[in-house]
Amino acid sequence: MAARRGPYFCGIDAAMDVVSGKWKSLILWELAEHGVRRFAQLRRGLPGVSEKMLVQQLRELEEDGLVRREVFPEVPPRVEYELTGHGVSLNEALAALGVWGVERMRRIGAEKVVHTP
Amino acid sequence: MAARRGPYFCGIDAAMDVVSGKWKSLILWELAEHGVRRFAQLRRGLPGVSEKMLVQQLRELEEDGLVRREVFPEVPPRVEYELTGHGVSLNEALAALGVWGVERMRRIGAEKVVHTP
DNA sequence: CAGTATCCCTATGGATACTG
DNA sequence: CAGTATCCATAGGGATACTG
Repeated sequence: MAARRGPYFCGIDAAMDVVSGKWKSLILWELAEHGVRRFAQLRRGLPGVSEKMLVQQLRELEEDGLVRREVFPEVPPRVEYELTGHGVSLNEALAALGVWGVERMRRIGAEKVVHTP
Repeated sequence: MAARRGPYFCGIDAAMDVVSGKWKSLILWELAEHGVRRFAQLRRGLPGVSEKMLVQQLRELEEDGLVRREVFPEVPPRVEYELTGHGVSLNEALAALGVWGVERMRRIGAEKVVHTP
């Protein structure tokens, strides 16, 4: 489900609401890194995601105004995704969390997901 | 369930893993604000949380090394919770997200949860 | 290529009652 | 006070097959 419209306890609550979902922060990250991405590119960038989940989370991000979706009426079909301004600023707000997470990975000796091309 | 030990895609992934759970970020916030809190105080600070959920999420935070739990062998029983160093630094990393969330609340006109004492 | 449409399982979370 | 113990509903997520 897309994020609710409140009520929220605080800003963290409101922010977590739109990023909660197994793949959302990773999609934001992917889009922030590459700019524009097509469906299949995102799929390859997120090893393990199913088509259903990818579509679903993209639609919710779109509904929450973080991602813009553009359909090109061609054959074969082409759809491009990119961050909106709000998506970009959310990603920037997530940066500190990313740094903390890297430190945690080091601390507990976590592995990184192997990117199988 | 407490956080896994990897593998993770990136730092965001690793960080989100320990904060995902409806009440976790709010518990961290509450503890950061007040320092030491007892069970019943946390319960009052999080309107709507059930005892089961509060216990569960506190235990998971403890297991992940973000919260320290101290039991005082008294009658009536007293248990105090406080952030560990890692909990404090995670909270600091969440600050930027909180700012973004407040801005989002303003944007969509979300209400704040009414704190019923 | 970029999705739908199903089916199905589990984790998450909520309500309530009870206890040392 | 600070929890357990149950029971239950739902949403999140996964696998697979099909389509314009």
